[in-house]
Amino acid sequence: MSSTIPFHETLDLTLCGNMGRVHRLCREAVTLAVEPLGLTQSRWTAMIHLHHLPLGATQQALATSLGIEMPSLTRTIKQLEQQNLVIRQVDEHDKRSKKLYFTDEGIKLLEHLKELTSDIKQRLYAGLSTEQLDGMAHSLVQMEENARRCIASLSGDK
Amino acid sequence: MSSTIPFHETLDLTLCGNMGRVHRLCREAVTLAVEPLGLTQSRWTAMIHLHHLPLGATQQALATSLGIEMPSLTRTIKQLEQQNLVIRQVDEHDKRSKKLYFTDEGIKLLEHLKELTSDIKQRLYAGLSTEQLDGMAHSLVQMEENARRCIASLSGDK
DNA sequence: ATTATTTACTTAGCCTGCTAACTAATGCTA
DNA sequence: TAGCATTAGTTAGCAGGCTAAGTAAATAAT
Repeated sequence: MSSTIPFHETLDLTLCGNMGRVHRLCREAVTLAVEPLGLTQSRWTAMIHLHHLPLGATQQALATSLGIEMPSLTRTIKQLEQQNLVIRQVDEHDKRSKKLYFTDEGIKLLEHLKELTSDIKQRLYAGLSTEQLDGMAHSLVQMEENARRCIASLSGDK
Repeated sequence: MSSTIPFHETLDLTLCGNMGRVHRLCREAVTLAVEPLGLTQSRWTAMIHLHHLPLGATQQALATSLGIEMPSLTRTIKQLEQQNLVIRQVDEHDKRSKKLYFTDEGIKLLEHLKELTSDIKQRLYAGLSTEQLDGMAHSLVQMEENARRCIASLSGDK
């Protein structure tokens, strides 16, 4: 809440900064809640998203679901593999891509993860109506589109 | 309120992830727009916030305005000082703290910064009403409060 | 069929958040 | 006044985004 700054000049950018901070705080809260599982933010996030993709999703599919770039995911997947929670398996039909599967241990951990996150999600949204949540989700979509357009016009610049 | 539409298991956390992504995209767009000035995201953000604080603000005051921790700011300020845009000056009344001032060069750059960011801010908000923006800002404040409460109860845990 | 382009993934390394642990100055308290 | 706690700033190093550049496989074009 650092809005001592007058509206006209910086509201937009302040709002942008606020989003980043709220994002960090929320993920920190969840990470603390699932601490007994020994997962960092990027790892529990990847586990949850993978869980909601069809079996044998590729890394590309998971990266898209997470909204991050491939190299960011590569690191996280490597860690999850080292923790013996997921395995990577080359797709025989397209040897470039690797399919992701949970190990038995991963499936077990996922159950704990769901238990541990269920009530913190409600606490993060306390005091917010469905309308407010929907409105925010919608505004975020619009802003993402705007930002991507800006980036395209500024970098694909001739 | 029991809604008829079942809340998707991960909507909350997905929304959190979306905030992070939109934040990254917006700051990327602005950084591209101000590229000729040779500033990274943390540096232009610090310049703008410092500009809106009373003259001679301390690093602590700036960190609070930015919503980041001191060590994060220390690095950025050091870079701005090396770029000869700001100077640090020990406060004679409290020798622990350091007051921040723009150099002449910093003031000049600030003007360019304002010019370069003015229209991108509007483009980032295209298609969003004042009500939507206010709603989002308000929701963010609520979520920040919620998250901080969660973190406090989970980490200050006995 | 050979070559060029695209795609999935990896590696290396930058940027910017963070915590932990330290110093030095200030302020409180016994 | 002496000693303890707090506060401003720093340093060191981790976490997790990113881009750039490279490899190997698949696809398109010539």
